[in-house]
Amino acid sequence: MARDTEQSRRDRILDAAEHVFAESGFAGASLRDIVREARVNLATVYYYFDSKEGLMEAVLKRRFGPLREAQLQLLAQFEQAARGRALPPEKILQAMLLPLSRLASSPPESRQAVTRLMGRIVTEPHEQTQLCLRGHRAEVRAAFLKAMQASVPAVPASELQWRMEFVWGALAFAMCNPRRFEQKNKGACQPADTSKVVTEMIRFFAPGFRVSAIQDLDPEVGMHTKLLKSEIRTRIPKPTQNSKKP
Amino acid sequence: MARDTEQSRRDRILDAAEHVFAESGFAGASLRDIVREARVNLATVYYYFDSKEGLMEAVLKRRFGPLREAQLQLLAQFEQAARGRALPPEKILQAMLLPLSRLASSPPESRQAVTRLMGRIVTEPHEQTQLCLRGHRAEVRAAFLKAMQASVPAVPASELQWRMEFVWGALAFAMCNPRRFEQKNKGACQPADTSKVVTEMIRFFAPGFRVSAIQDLDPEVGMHTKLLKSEIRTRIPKPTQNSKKP
DNA sequence: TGGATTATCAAACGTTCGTTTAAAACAAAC
DNA sequence: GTTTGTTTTAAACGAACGTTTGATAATCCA
Repeated sequence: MARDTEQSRRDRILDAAEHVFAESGFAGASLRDIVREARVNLATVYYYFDSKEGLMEAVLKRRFGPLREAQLQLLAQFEQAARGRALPPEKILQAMLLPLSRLASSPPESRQAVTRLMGRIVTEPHEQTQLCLRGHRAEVRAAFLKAMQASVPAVPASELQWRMEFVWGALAFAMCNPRRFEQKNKGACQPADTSKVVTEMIRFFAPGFRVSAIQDLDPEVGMHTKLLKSEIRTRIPKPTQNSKKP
Repeated sequence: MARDTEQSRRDRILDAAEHVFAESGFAGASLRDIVREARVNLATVYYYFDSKEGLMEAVLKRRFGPLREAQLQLLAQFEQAARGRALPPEKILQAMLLPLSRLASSPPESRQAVTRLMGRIVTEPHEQTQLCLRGHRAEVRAAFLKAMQASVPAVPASELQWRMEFVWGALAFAMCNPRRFEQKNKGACQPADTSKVVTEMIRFFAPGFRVSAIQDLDPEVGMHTKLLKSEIRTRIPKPTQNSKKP
């Protein structure tokens, strides 16, 4: 057993990998950058994680495992408190977003790495990483979709699934750029500030979940009929294909 | 002048690069993969684009340039038709999303590459690529924020900017996964189907833009006061740090 | 204490990467 | 047909990558 006075080497590697993966993505990150930041030898990564992909999976598991449990637990807690009545969309979104926002404000210095990792990972090109992430999210997605179906039974499930994907995508995008999330709770990063972000996100997204997918829009803003006529004739020009070299 | 019976080598490179970059991101894409798909010599890339980064910039310019102009033109067209009255959020979103959806449905076989490129690029770790994208989007962002401010003057601009970022992020995420966008307009990919996707997106997002950022929520679903009390005590456990190797 | 197990290390392996070079093929002008 | 400039090519360069190896140090159990 290695007994450093500080955290174990394995955890140092995970912290550094989380940071570098969040900053550069899977392909852009190099193990040599990671081990330099973790102050360990290059081979140590292979001793603990077998490969670069194994390291990424461990990084994801460390964050998405607890996150998943917190989300499911919070949702179950809300449903239990509702005593059989369906939860409003706001409450469902709250169960989804609050654990995320907590995760983003827990450790003082690695906070930025966690949020950026979340944002980066959802559009990560590397396939095995993508599969790993989907595995972690599948259970959560199913549970929240089911809750949302009970909450807004008038909207078909396929449409609700899309809308929840929108929320997830919007959140990931916002988290990806550190400045976006930081400047909201500028100054002290109190739990109150964090929950304020969540409050505003919920306020923005929740009304959309209530609108029926079938009913027609107000004619003033409706498009499905008017739009396809002559109203808009703005065509995107074909990409210019100049074959000249300056 | 090279006179192939087909498109020029420069355009073949751009098409292939768009595809490979969309599939693997900047760091994950290799020029050798690109030139193999484009059926040109490796050095041809450097003859036309100087470097890998130059190639990526050309790829972005070819798509985001026309997209930007279409969005701005459509917005201006709507504003002109409104004769001084502020546009409703639905109309503004429509001006933003319709050119995107057209771009996603124009070329029959490269459609998937375009949509995936859009989704991948917004969270691309490579910094120069990120800067290039931001440069293309800045003008559009400003114009649409201004329009949205006029549309919903009760909501502060900073909040509106956030909400528009949410829309952008949600869209990018949806476009990134090919199945997500394809299965909506399954079967024939008619313009009608595409505009249906846009209609549903607008219906989902528009109501959120109207809600004031200041007023309190319905107490049943409000959290800012109740939430921080004892209602939720679900804490995310610290990441498990087992230092054991199997 | 001594052998066995676990953990760490420096060094190297083979491959692939972005990039460069210098010459050949091509087109057009004189 | 020679010249001039543009386009295309094969081959190589050095660097960086993920991964492996084999030896060394540290720890544990008898």
